[in-house]
Amino acid sequence: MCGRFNIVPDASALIDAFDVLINTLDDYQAPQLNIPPTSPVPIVSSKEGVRSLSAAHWGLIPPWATDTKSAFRMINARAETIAEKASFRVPIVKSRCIVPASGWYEWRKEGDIKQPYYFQTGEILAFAAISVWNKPLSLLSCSILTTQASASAAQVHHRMPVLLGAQNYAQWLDPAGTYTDIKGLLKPYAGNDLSIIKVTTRVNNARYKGHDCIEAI
DNA sequence: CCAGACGTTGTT
DNA sequence: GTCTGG
DNA sequence: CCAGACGTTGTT
DNA sequence: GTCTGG
Repeated sequence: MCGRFNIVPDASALIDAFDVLINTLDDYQAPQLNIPPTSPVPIVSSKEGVRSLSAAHWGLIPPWATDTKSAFRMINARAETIAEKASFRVPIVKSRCIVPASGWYEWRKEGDIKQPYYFQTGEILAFAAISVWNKPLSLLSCSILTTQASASAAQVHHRMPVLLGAQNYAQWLDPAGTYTDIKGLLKPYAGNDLSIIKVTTRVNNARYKGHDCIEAI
């Protein structure tokens, strides 16, 4: 799955990486080394061919919800069933977006401890995501798609976020695309450059933001 | 037509 | 918002 | 995702 | 056990 991630680059680097024209992020401070669910996260979206960078609450809040309590269950959306779920089937067609990241964390229970591992490629990553505007709360929220882990990632955990290649950003973000058009993008990462390192259990506490969150131990 | 229900993943 | 039931 | 908090009445 | 906060 993807229940914690990070973003190292600053806003201008994200704008460059995703060809963003409109930036509505305020108080974004880089790096964000330990981002938990329910945080505001940057998302890239596209409207009439113009890409925007904006903030969204991580954890999808359906249009009909009147509070944010449901969000913690919807931090991820399974790619395999996304087209069938009541909360997801509209946004997967109408409001796809990208959550930029440098890497993400997964945990594995080793004896009595919850051991975190950090996953990255060294490049800026694009998590496939969907967003929803909730009118009662005036809140934009998002959910990160997950899929089966690639062989190397599966050593730690059997699910992973869907990563988009730069050549597919435009297709993914195009609001005119149908589900059939984009479902081929929802595959486990096929690259051979995924690095997985064991990191300090200090990462477990979401308050901890030290630089060793991304250093091997 | 209106009323009323409807969220989800991953873990063990 | 969207679907189902009445 | 993980960590950490979470108790209540009645009486003075 | 369950909910909230980060």
